[in-house]
Amino acid sequence: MKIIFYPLDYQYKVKDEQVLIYLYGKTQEIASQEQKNTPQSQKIVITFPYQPYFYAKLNNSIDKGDSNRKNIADYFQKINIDVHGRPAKITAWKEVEKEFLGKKEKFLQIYANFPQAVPALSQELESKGLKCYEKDIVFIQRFIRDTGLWPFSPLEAEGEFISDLSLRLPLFSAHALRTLNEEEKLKLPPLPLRIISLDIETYARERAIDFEKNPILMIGLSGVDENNKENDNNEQKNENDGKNNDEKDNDKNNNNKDNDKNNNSFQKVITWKTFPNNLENLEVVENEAEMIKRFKEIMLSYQPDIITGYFTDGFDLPYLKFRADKFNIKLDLGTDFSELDASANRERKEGRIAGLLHLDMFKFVRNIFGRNLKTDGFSLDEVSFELLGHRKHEVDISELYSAWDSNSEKLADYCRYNIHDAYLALQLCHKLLPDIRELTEITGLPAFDAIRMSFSRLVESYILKRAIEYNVLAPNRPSSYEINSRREESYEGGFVFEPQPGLYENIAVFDFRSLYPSIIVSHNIGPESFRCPCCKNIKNNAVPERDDYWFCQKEKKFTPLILEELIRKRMELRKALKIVQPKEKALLEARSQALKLLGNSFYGYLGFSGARWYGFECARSTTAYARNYIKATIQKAEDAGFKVCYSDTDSCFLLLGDKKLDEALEFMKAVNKNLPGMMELEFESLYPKGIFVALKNTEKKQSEKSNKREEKGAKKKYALLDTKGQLKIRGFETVRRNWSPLAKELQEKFLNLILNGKKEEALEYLRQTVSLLKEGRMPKKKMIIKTMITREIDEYASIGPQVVVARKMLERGYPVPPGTMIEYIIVRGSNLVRDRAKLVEDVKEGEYDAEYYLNNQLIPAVSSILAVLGYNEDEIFSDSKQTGLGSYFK
DNA sequence: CGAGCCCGGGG
DNA sequence: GTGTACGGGCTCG
Repeated sequence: MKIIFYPLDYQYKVKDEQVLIYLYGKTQEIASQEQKNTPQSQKIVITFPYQPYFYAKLNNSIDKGDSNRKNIADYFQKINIDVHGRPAKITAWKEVEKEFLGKKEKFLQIYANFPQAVPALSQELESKGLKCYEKDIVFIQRFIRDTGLWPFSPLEAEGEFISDLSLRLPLFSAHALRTLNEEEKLKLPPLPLRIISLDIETYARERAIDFEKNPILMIGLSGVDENNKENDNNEQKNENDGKNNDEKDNDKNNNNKDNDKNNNSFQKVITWKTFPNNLENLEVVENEAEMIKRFKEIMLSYQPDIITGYFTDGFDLPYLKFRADKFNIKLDLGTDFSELDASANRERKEGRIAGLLHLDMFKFVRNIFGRNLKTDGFSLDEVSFELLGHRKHEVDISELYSAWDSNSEKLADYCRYNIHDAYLALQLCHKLLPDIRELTEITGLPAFDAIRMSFSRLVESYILKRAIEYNVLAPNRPSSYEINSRREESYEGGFVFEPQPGLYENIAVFDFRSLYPSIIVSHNIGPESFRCPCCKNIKNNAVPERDDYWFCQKEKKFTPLILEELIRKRMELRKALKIVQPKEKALLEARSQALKLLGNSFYGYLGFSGARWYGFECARSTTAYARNYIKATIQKAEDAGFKVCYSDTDSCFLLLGDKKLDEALEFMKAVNKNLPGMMELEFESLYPKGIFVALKNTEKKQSEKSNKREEKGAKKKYALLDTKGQLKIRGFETVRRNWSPLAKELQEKFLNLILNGKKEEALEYLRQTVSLLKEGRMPKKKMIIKTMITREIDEYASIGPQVVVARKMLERGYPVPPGTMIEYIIVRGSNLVRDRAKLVEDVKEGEYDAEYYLNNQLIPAVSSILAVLGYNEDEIFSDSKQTGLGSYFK
């Protein structure tokens, strides 16, 4: 029997001495007559046997003569290592030729009887002097790359349905799998996915998030079935929305309510308290335990393909798991009846449900998509606003507990808020799914892994995937010792033109399109081409400022070559994008985006200390070329009579002065005439006004330091006036939880006033805050600093303020296990901060150290904003730093 | 100044 | 799961 199947999630299991890949996903259409009884587009499981393997270097002593081969055979057959009670054995091996760092060599490909046997076997072989490779490739990832069976991509499976009571879904045992070709794929209708989004609200007095003490109050769920045209219409509307608009929001909620009747799209909030309301989607149950049981029921009956949410990895799922455990409820949502695997205490916070693809949209945005966003923070509110044009509901979440305690009708607002959050996460998932799909296809990773990975690992996955096509063997991951020694080395980063502080007019901004990738490709920079013997004596081939570095000019090498292919593919896409139908456009746009992100990360990967294809000299050469190009460009601009006011790595800010924009564009054309390969200078935009502020000393040091290791350095601090006359402020860090409420409040209000153009009011507010602080009139509640204890108190090597306070708490008999939030206030005195840290209950009103709070809390909270506005923070605060109240504030 | 440690998101 | 993020900022030593 043959079926068409879309894999979504992957797993492997060892059953009866056989390694089976479990592909969880959907059948789409019936491929043959026989299985007419199987419903269309049904969730099923496919199993397929696959054998783990790794490589070993075939050294001379083994390669010589039959006797050695026999010795090796005897040795391999004899190996039997116990791994968690299972004997690890070599089941087969063969000789293969592979390219390793540019050279063809012979290796042994060695098969193991189960995946966890690989590290044990390779360790054994290495102890006998055989160097091993590809011994730590995640087995599922290996399977996907080898077979090309990417998630979301249809495959044809040959086999039969068999009965397996250990699974919640029908099981298809496959003996052959193949990907469909493009022609076959086109014949298939799009895969309809059913997605459910989850959001919980919890009891939290004073911002305390405490899994043990605080119950879950409500669970918001929002589901969508993509096989529903009404929803597609909604989506269209959504894209045209633009800014926040509550009416449209309500529209959509109503539509979804209507959808409820005809299909599987729905919105629901479950809670366990009765209060006055007119909510249609509310379901009230007896208590928290019943609520969790109901959640489980809904999950099992709705049968989603994907579960999503915002920070569900680190909050919602671990919280649910913890509370379920507390009530002895089994959250066995897994397709194989396994329990939800989620914990907030583990090193790696991930929520897994076997066979159900969990996409935490926060992880995807923070790790990957955030590069495309303007926002600094990655809160649901900020991200939804930028991507969907909708904000979270305006509700004071810190008052939820009191509304709960008083059975207030306000709880209805919190229910709406809850469901809206789930809805926003669902829409984010819906909107970003094409991007996720493209990313998984390019990198050959399961979607679960792809969205949770750093850029360097994504690049590495892409290289590993292409390595199969090019018969390239992957270098090993560096040891932690090697990583540390790599981190010791540093090199010069991009060139930064230090701006003259001041206000400028008519700034024409130009930048090199994908500067680093284009340099790598144009100069064939890669570990395989570095200092090739064949190009040693070629003239003018040395790297700028480095006459001992050169790269091969005769042959395109693996890493720069696959980067070039990535870029070319994208260029073709950009061309195609101009002529395709709007329907296809979104997908191609996502593909182009994914290609761009990966391409731009190649440089960072070469300099990444954990990289398999590490290329310190490559990364160093890339920035050296870049500095050379941008400096030459600045020189040319000045020769053409423009003044350059700023430049950073790949950009060049020209002051038009009395010249026309056309003249600047002419300059650009002249530059482009002399650039090699795929390098190109582009016109970015014209800004009528812009403010440049000198970096503070400490910041300058920091950014120089970080530039050495990063691809582009941190996001810049700047202020630009756009055509609508609005000031855009970027690059100041948001306040974190180990800051006092005082600092948080100040930053929030101050920023708000400034952004609304109320500069005088903002400064007045700042003045008043400082006065209150100095006079000791700030309530102590606002001075509390919170820090979490992450280990046993004795284990601290460095005694910070939170450790001192934790010790005091221990003395008083308070339990202080890891995870405890320590709350303290800094009081007056002349010693170290930690000696002045007091337990909140020991502090009298007005006892706090105003100077500490001014210098360490207030000033840092607003200084970057002041700086961007052209105020010198030293000027404003200097007197108050020394004498108390600054003259400015009198 | 280097090393050590915590933060993000979530309520 | 053929595993353990990461870069920035503060504080101590």
